[in-house]
Amino acid sequence: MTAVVMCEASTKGGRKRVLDVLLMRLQRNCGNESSLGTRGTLGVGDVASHKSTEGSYRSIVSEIRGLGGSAVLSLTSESRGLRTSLENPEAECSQVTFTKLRSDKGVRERGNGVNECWGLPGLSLWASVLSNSNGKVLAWNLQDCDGERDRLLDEKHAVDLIESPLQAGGLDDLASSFSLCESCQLGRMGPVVMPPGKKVVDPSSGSLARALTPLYQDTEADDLSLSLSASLSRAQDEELTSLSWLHESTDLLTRMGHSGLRSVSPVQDGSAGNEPSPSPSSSPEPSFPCTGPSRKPPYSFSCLIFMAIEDAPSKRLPVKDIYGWILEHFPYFASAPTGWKNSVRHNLSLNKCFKKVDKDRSQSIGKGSLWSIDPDYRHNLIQALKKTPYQPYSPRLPKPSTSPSVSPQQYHSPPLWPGSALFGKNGGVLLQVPQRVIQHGSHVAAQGLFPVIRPLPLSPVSKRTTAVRSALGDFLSRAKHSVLIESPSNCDEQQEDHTYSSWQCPLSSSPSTCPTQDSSIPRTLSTELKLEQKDFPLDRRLGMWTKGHLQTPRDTLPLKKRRAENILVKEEEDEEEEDEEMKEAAGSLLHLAGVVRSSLSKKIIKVQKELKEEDGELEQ
DNA sequence: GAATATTTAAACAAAG
DNA sequence: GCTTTGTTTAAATATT
Repeated sequence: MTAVVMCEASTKGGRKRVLDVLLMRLQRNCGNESSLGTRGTLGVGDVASHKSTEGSYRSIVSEIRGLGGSAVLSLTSESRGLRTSLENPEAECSQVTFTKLRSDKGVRERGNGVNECWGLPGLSLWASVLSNSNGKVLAWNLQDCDGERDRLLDEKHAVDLIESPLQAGGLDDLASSFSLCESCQLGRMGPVVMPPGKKVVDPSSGSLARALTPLYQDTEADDLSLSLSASLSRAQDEELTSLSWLHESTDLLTRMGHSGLRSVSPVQDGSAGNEPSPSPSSSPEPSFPCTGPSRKPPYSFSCLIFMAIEDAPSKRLPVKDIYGWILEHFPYFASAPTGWKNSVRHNLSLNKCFKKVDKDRSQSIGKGSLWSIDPDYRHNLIQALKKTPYQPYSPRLPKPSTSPSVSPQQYHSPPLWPGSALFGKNGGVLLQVPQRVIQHGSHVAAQGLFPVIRPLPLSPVSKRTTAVRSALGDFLSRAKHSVLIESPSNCDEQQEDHTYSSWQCPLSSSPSTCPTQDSSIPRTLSTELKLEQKDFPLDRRLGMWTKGHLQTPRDTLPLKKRRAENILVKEEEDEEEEDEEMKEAAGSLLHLAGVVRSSLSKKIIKVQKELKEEDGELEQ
């Protein structure tokens, strides 16, 4: 598979550097055998230069086509001629149909005035970087090219990047962000149809390559896809493209109500040896080679401790090793004031989620005790990890704008802390938690553990409605998927394989070879993060279970609190009832989807048959 | 604005 | 005596 990354920067040098870093990162992540089909990177300046040298937009388009069949053209107000060409199919660009991806707003407008972006249909990911002549990233943007899902049009982040030298974090953040998109896309990307002669990289060999929608599509499949898409309404199509989570959603539905967590720790199941990526401890490189050392991880100490302990084979660690784990995975703390260790200890002591384990006399761990996760609270920690990470107080960062046009959710730090193992290597897994697929519907499919990838706020949709939409949407996606790969049966098997591995590496035949699984993050944890579905009220988040809180008997609480808790209990009961209703509704929908699918499949087969007949006639 | 969550700092005691 | 670990309290800040 060849992935095409479109990357456009305001300056030629900056763009090249961005691409270099992306390439380097991809190759590092995917191994030497993989390749990145990074192609046409024509930005504003390039368009202008091409125009002057070649005298024709057609040559530009041809070149783009030759490079990889994809392109993003950014237009400024000075590019009217090109825009006219793009808008007019009969004009010079008629050999390639461009579509308007979006009109740019936000950071890009303040950069170089680019206000429109055009690209070939199918382009799924587009990154733009504005950098100044000194190589500093001024602003950046990463988005799906359907024009509706900005990922990181985030002013706060842009400001952060302004403060980061290009090679000291800014670019790495950008590169990491592709992992973010990977996670967003994993669930809705089908197998790739490549044209003959194009280099194919083993899907399992490249996390980024696997994540990015390829731009080479077999013509026939493409046509079929288009014909299918054309038969659906825009809204349906939206669902189609974003709702391939049904295999997860249904899985989730079946799992709803399961209180127990399944443990498939690589250590325990013996699959760790298959991990392609070296463990952080054995790697000469830090787990987060791209960590911006000056930026603080968005995790609370509780989460950090939790991850550290979960990462231990014995699921218990002395404080010293917890320090070590955090240091190893979050180099920020190496240069941070030592107070963080105090905070760690403070958390261990105060947070009821953690408990001391009696020291085994045979073990010589030095001073102190071993710390483990209290099984009773493990679920809560998982939930806490899945919830919006607490944004640490950081007086150095400017406060978010109060502009009403920007959702507070957009101001969160990058998910999984760019450069973190969770983000950089395992982000595609952890971020994939389809927790709110059911709850909020398709648009939240991209939403996972961390909030930055949450789409823009949506109008509230009931759980039941969204469950229905989710189920139906995925059915449609599967239908399209089936067409694209022309092997519906296999597709079904894949989609209906609700195992962990199928979630983790939808395109990988072997979960053990999935490069996105970071060996430093316990598979147990990442799995359970996905399996855990029941959404807990915010007040049941991690902090609620600090020892002080829980040690307070309910009947000794003030009347107000007791009432609040009673309400909480009632709400939980209501939620359980609603869950049951959701299951029923989803079940009905699945049945309906099956019926519709059957009908659609027949139609598809018919279309295919007609096409073959036409081909036969043409040959004759 | 209140309640809550989290961080940070500090003091202190105990253990190694 | 020093360092590390563990507990506790309090204040500050962010989030809900």
